[in-house]
Amino acid sequence: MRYEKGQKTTTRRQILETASRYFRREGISAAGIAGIMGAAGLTNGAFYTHFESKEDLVREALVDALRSQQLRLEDDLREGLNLEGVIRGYLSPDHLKAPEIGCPSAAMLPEIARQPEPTREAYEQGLGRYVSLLASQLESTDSAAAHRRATAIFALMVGTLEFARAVPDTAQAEKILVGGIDAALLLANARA
Amino acid sequence: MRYEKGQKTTTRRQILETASRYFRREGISAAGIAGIMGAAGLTNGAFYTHFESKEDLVREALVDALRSQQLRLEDDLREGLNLEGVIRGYLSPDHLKAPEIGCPSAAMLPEIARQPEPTREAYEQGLGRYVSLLASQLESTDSAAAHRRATAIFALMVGTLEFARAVPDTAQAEKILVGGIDAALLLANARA
DNA sequence: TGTACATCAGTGAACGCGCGTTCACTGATGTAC
DNA sequence: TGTACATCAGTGAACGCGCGTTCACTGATGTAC
Repeated sequence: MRYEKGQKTTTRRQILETASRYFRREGISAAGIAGIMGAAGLTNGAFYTHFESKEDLVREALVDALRSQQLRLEDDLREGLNLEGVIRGYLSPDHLKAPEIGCPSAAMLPEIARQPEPTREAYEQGLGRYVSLLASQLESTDSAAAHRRATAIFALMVGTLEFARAVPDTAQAEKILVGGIDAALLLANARA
Repeated sequence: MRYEKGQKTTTRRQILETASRYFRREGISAAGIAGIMGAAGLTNGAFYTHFESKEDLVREALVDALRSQQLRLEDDLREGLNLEGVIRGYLSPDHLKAPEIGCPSAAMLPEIARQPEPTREAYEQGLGRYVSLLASQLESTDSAAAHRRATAIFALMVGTLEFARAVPDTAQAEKILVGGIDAALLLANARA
């Protein structure tokens, strides 16, 4: 059959969003093409009309997830959320429970470090943009110092969420989140 | 052949140490039994005289890596290293470059969160012991508060190392490490 | 002391399975005349 | 306006390969007599 104009673009988006969720939920190397395509409502053969390889998909899906995260943060800030609110949202039980639609860094960071260079470059850019946006929320005259501080705050947020997700005891996980919030706020409010 | 007494224990240790390095370097799901056994100087069939399953190996290798990390920290502290020294060592270029012999959390955390409950329980215990040891280095009258603070400091260290490993630009990685050190020290010295 | 046998850590081929990838084919719609 | 053909997103079987796991077998050494 010949499909409506724009069909291919729509399908590509569908695959990308499904893949992006799968990679965060199962891990990059554990998530398979056939599983992703099936969940996207297609058969595995169709994959290669949209992407060159799994590596290609991984990079694109990561870029997509990073962009979504960026856009969500921009929206939140536009609606008046301050840095404390961002931190509390990130280190919330809701985010803990939903890795597949959450922060790509918290779900995949060590695996990203093992990806080929183009993927890591895409990650570096996405991370830089996100951290810059966080830095803009810090009170600081020195923008380089603010960027450095924002990087550390985000690292604390990511590490804290990873800890909380790894421990099986939910009460323990909750404590970890709360301690992370306190420390992140301390870093956000301390003078550089 | 019948082997010398203690041979089986020695071999088991050899497999465990090889596996522990492989899981940190390749990731848990990407590292295979045959590869690990080959690197340990054995054939794949021998695996099941030592472990019940890959899941079993993962848990044991993780416990082993966590214990090594704990012992190394205890040694460092015994030799007079203070918390600042621990932080600087953790966020050093040497540690950045050698994930296979480095911190298991920084190499595997999101994957640990996806492991079966017994593995995650073992992780929770190892993490708790390590954080307690870090907490003992904080000046604080309230030990619960010190534990909370130490958890946050360690989360910051882990997240920072993961970021630095993921970005392909080494100058950028270096900056991330330095920023992480500053922030970790700030958290270590701030009053709870 | 010498010999026959039991032990059991390790071998290596094979199992079924799912991986990433390829490819001949399908068939509804757009286009040409 | 009606018909023949070109297009191309998607199908689904098949490729070689490596996965985790199983198992009949090996053979050097310890033990029994």
